Order: sequence, then C-alpha cells, then structure tokens
Amino acid sequence: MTTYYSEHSKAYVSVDCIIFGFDEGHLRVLIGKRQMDPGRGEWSLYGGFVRPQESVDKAAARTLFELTGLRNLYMSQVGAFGNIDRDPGERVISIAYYALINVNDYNEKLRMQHGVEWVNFNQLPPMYSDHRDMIRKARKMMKEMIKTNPVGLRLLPSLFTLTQLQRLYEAVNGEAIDKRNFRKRIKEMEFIEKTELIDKTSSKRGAHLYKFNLATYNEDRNFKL
Amino acid sequence: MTTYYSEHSKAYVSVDCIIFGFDEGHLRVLIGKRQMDPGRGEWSLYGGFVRPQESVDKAAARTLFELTGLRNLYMSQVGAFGNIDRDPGERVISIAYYALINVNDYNEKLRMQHGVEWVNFNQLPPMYSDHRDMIRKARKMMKEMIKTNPVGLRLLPSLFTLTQLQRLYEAVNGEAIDKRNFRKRIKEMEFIEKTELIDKTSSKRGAHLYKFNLATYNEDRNFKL
DNA sequence: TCAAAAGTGTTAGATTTACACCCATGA
DNA sequence: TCATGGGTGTAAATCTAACACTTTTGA
Repeated sequence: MTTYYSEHSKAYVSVDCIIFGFDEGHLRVLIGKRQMDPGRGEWSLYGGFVRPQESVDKAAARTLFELTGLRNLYMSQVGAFGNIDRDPGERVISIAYYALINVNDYNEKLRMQHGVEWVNFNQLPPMYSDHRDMIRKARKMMKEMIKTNPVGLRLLPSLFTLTQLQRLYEAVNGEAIDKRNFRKRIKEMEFIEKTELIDKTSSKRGAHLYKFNLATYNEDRNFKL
Repeated sequence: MTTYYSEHSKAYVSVDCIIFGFDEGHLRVLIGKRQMDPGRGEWSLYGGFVRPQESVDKAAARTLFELTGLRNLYMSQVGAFGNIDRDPGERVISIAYYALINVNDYNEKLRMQHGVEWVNFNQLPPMYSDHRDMIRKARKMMKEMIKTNPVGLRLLPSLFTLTQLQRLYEAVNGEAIDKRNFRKRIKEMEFIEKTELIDKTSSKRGAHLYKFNLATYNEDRNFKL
C-alpha cells in the first residue's frame, strides 16, 4: 500500500438513503427506528458504510438493494453532510442519496424485517442527527427534478390514471393543480400514452390507464411541467 | 475514543474548489499544475484534506482562504465524488465546492505563489482525475443558481455597467441575450441600483455604473432572469 | 467626422391561468 | 336516482421574443 497522504487523517464515510414513495395521495419517506448505537431508537434514514472496494454511488445502490431487494431504482446524490458532531460517536461523513420507488414494488415482509415504515412527508417525527436536513434537501432537489424529467413516474405503478398522476404532482409541489390545465399539458407529452385499459378501483365510471413510453420519450425529452 | 464503527474502514476525505471568475467577457476557472504526487504536473483544481476537527464546509472555506486570502466568498457544495480509483494513490473521497470571486479581488502575487491561473472555461486543458467532471457539474449548478439568485454579481466589481452584467450572463448561459430585453428585466429588479457614477474605460460616451443593494434585495428576493 | 459603445419602446406571438358543466356508473 | 370521480374547451391576461435607431464623445 502506498502512503502518499499518510500525514492526513481518515474518516468513516457512510451513505444515507432518502426513499420517497407515493401512496394514498401523500408523498412518503421510508424511515425506521435506529437499531444501533449511538442514537438507538431514534427515527432515522436507512444507511450504511462505504466499503473500501466500492464507489460511493455503488455503496448507495447496494444499501438500497439491501433494504428493498430492488435494483435499477432511480437514485440521485443529495450531497455530503460533514459537520463534526453529526454523529455522536465518531467522525462520520455521510453522503445522502434520494431514491424513488413505487410502494407496491416493496415487499411488505422485507419492509417489516427491516423495521422501516412509510411516513407521510408532512408529518415527519424528530429525527436522528441531521437526517431531517437530508430529507429536506432531497425533497427540494426532487421537486426541481420532476419539473423537467419524468422521474416522478417511478413513484407510480406502470399503469396509472391521470388523476393519480395529478395527485402525485400536487403532493410533490405542495399545491393544487387545475385539472383541465394539467390534462392539457399531459396530452402534449407524447411519451405518456393512453391505453385502452380502464381502472375501476377509484370510481364507478372508471378512468383510462396511461403508461410511460420510454422510446417515445427518448425521441424528444423536452417538457416542462 | 469510542469505537462504535471499528469493523468498518475509513477513507481520506478531501475538498476541491472550483473557483469561478469573470474577466474580459469570459467565464474563467482557477486551476494549477498539481504540485504533489500522484499526478504531479497535471492540471488540477485546488484542494485539501478535511481535518478531524473541522466540518467539511469549514474545510472548503479554509482551503479557499489559503488559496485566495479572501473570506466570506459565495460557496456552494457541488457534491461528493467517490469512485474507487479517482485518486491513483489511495482511496480518497472528495467533496467539491464552487466559489465565485471577483478576479480583481485576487492578489496577483498570491496567485503566482500558488501557481494557479485563470483559465477560460471554454478552453480547459485535460485535467487530473475527475476534476473535469467536477467543473462541469459546478458550472451546471451555477448556471441554474444564477437564474433566481443574484450570486452572479459576486463575479463583478461592486460597481459595474449593464453591459458588463449582460456579458456575464451571456458567458454563463453560453448564448447571446437581447440588449433591450435584458435591460428591461434589470430595470425591474429594484436591488440593482443605478449610481450617478460613469465608467469611461470601455466607451467614449461612458456608461452608468450600477450597484447591488442588499437591503432592497432582502425586501423582495423574487426575480427570474 | 466617424467609429464605437450606450441607451431606449413597441408589437406580435406564445404561454399561462381561470373557470363550469356534462358523463358514466354502481350503490 | 343520486353521489362520485372522469372527462372536456375557451377566452383573457401575462409573458416572451423580435426588432432599429439615436446619442455621446474621444480619437
């Protein structure tokens, strides 16, 4: 092993995952009671340490997979959190990532095993260390991202109604959207395709189900919601 | 010392600074030839290691001060860069920050001592490790930031002409802006105040000098350029 | 006297917002 | 039959973008 930097000190580096879901009209975050010291019992994001032989991005993907059993989720780095005393035990610098998942894809048994819950974003409890800040920053970034990138669809099932989609955008933006204007804009997005399928679970009349068409999206990625 | 995480490994954590300046109509970045191994002689950002008793943000501010002798510069975190082999010597995770300075505030002697230069953003040489990626990401973030936040003024002297301001926005956005439309928008921003001073260095007729009024800005921070 | 940068308004087109009623169906 | 959510279009207001000439002055 080389020793170029031996006069400097090292730190533990961890990753923390802000996992967003959307259910019953509410934006949700997956959090659990911390099962290790220090901070045992406090509400916390799910995280893990970066291993010597994996990149930080890979560490985040691995951690996310450990928790959810899912791969190829949408992930994006939120940033590094590096206050001295952010971890009560030792110097730990953490890189936060947010991920978007469709809550139905997350196996309930696995969720229970890890002791994590979908908590309404607007009713977050006090949280361990700086995890609240991480969530806030992640939310802010996600809100921006969703305006010009259809990543929000990752929060919905692959077939969804326009009302579901609208509720999702309303939850993320934190304000109501006019139904006619919203549908007008969606109609212009050719990559959101109407199917002939009807969803009857949420109304007597039934609503058309739509799907995301990746190929069409790749032809023209320009939109602004 | 406690040992909560002793089964995990540590990494070196560094900070790298993308320092933007604006001069002669061009966006510039402060870079130098790397003076240490590994990578000696390659073009590189200025950086340093995070010390045990300082936060990552503080480490970045300190590093920036070491280089420029300036405090209270505008800084913003770009993100963590954590590929395994990003440093040829050892595992080093780096947190990048971008900063904005007025090139006239930077003492030439100090600049020479550190062996750094203002390089035109559009003519960057090949760079050490992932520093090119850091710069690109920083530029992207800065471009977004400048749309809704007058941080761009940090790149100009405290007194500036509207033409200078326009050239700055053009350099950052990478495209020409219509002069009349630009001035119309600036006129609506009450925090950009016309002074009675005239700058005669760039034209025979002379141009009014403007200044940023922080108090007015704090009254209403809304604008969009 | 002329070259070079400063300064100034109007209009057409595009985009955004506000707004209200009929439809289909199962309970 | 009625309550519930699904679905649809228009017009006013606002915002954006395009565009050209006059002014001042030092060389």
